[in-house]
Amino acid sequence: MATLKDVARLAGVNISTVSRALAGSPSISAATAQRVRAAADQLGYHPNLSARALSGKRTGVVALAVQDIMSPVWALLCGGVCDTVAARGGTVMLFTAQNESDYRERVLPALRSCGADGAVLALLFLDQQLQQLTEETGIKAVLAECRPRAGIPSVYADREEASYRACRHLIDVGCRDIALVTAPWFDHSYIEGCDRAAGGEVPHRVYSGEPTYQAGYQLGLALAADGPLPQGLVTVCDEQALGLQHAFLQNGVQVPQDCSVISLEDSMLAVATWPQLTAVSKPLYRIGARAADMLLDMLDGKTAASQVVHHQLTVRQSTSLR
Amino acid sequence: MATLKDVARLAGVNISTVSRALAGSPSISAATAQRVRAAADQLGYHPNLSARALSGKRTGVVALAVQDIMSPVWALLCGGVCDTVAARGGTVMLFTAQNESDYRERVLPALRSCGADGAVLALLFLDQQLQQLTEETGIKAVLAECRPRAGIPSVYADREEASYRACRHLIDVGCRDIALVTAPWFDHSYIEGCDRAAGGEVPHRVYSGEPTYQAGYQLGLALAADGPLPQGLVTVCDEQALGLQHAFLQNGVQVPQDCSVISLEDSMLAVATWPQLTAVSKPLYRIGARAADMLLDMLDGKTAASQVVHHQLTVRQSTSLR
DNA sequence: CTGAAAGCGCTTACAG
DNA sequence: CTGAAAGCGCTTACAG
Repeated sequence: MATLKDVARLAGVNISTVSRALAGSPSISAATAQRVRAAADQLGYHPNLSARALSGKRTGVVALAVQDIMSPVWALLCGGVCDTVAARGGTVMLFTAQNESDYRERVLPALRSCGADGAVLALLFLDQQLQQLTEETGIKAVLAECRPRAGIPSVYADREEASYRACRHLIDVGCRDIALVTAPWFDHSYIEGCDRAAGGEVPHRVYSGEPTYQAGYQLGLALAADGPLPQGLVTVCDEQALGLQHAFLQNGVQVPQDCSVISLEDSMLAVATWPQLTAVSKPLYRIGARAADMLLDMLDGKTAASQVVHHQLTVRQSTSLR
Repeated sequence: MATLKDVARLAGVNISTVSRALAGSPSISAATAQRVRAAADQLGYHPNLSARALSGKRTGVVALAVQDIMSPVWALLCGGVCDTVAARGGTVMLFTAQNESDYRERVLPALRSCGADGAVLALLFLDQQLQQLTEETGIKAVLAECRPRAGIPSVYADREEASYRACRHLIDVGCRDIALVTAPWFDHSYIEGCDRAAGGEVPHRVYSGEPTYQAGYQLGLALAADGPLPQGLVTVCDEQALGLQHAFLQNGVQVPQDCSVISLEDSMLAVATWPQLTAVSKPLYRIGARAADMLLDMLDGKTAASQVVHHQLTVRQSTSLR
């Protein structure tokens, strides 16, 4: 591991000159800058990040805290953050926090002492503790996939819009009778979006259902047997939609001819089922990417404001014009 | 951010005493150790990892390099690493490298200068470059999910065994005629495992198929139409199995009555399809966890040897006794 | 334009 | 058992 000292010796200058030359300081003559760079290349010099952090400079390290990388949802967000940070020359330090106390006792201390320049937080359970992070430690942070809080800017998608767009799509393809599968104890925004899309003109109802395959399957059986079958169905997740589809398939209800189905998720399940699911989805990768960009911009001294990211509609085979 | 100096002042001792007391050095009197800890608690002291790294001590940071966190497969492995490292008091620094040049130019330099104690590498494309990492930089590393190379120990699952166990399961439930869907340009181990399980007694054949839904679907259509339908089918991934199932479902072939299907993956697709897929899967989470444990053990000075992790069979509804 | 020196926060021989 | 000092590798006022 070559250090500044090694480069300095080889280039025949002082280490401070090397430091300046490599940092691109204008106060270094072209000739020495050239010589220093050559020496650095020859030795394969790379700055020691710990030393740089210690002397108060940026390290290029961005801390990323998520609840669970194993979930495809969060994994996508992480991907967006990683790619963006990498593209801008940095690296990501990953923290997972399951809950508030885990965060407070393990992650927060690490966050402040790890030498990161800033943090992207994708932790839905955080609230009060956010103050601590930014106020006590002065770490710059942005939130991802949750509304701005505690004065920290965030990048997120709006749930009401998701439901609105899905219902709108069903109405656009001719459904005159739609249903939303959700649970009242979930975010109420889903129901609001549905109401807004229906606009008092299209009959719509809400079925209670957990976000599981089982719940979708049971509802599908019940609808196939006793009806009334809506012309269009919105599910809050792909599993529900799959359950519905399978129940329908087994009972002679055709998707999308008899009933169009649209999901508010868009995981790998959506394309691996038959018919493939039309879906309205949060652009999680983009949310991660934008959050990272916002953080890096803040670190560059730019001011940042929260951003609402829009959902995208992907039309596949489970919905069609009737 | 309280530092050692702050704690020292509050406790009325020298910073070296604080450092020793907090490190649990036996050469510190119980009384001062007690006083120092109290002061540290009161100030909410947490050591600065950069400073610690700079003075040559362990930082508790483990570098993890993967090809793609967005894939559920790698995400599971990352989860195993993160949870294990966290449980042992450390944190993970995440790097993603798409390919060899990306690794060499961006990741390797970062790996050596980021202050990590060691690295878990889950990069299938690595080979020659491994020498560099360990020899030039002296970083301790373990490989995950690939065979040991360049003298670096690894934790991995054996593909031949996966195929063997899947075929064995089919034979055990009474299939007297099995087929494997794979491609000759994939790892040949799959075919070898099948051969070994069949043992010259059970007729078996190999169908060429990309690891996609489409490939499975097309094969399913062909088998349903023209046969001969094997009694048991092994697919190298869930997508293939899903495609097969759908083609069968549409053409009156019943799974598992007419044909048992087993997959060599076990993603979320396996449980979200109908019938749910029986699968032989790599314990990726465990591979990550074991790799992390192995690395941390090596850092503790223990010697480590490569480990082969065994696949697990999860019997669901797509196979049954005939 | 360049160098000598101090400082970031920690650890650890070296004295006492 | 405890302190004063040097050192890890970098950055940046301060001189010249």
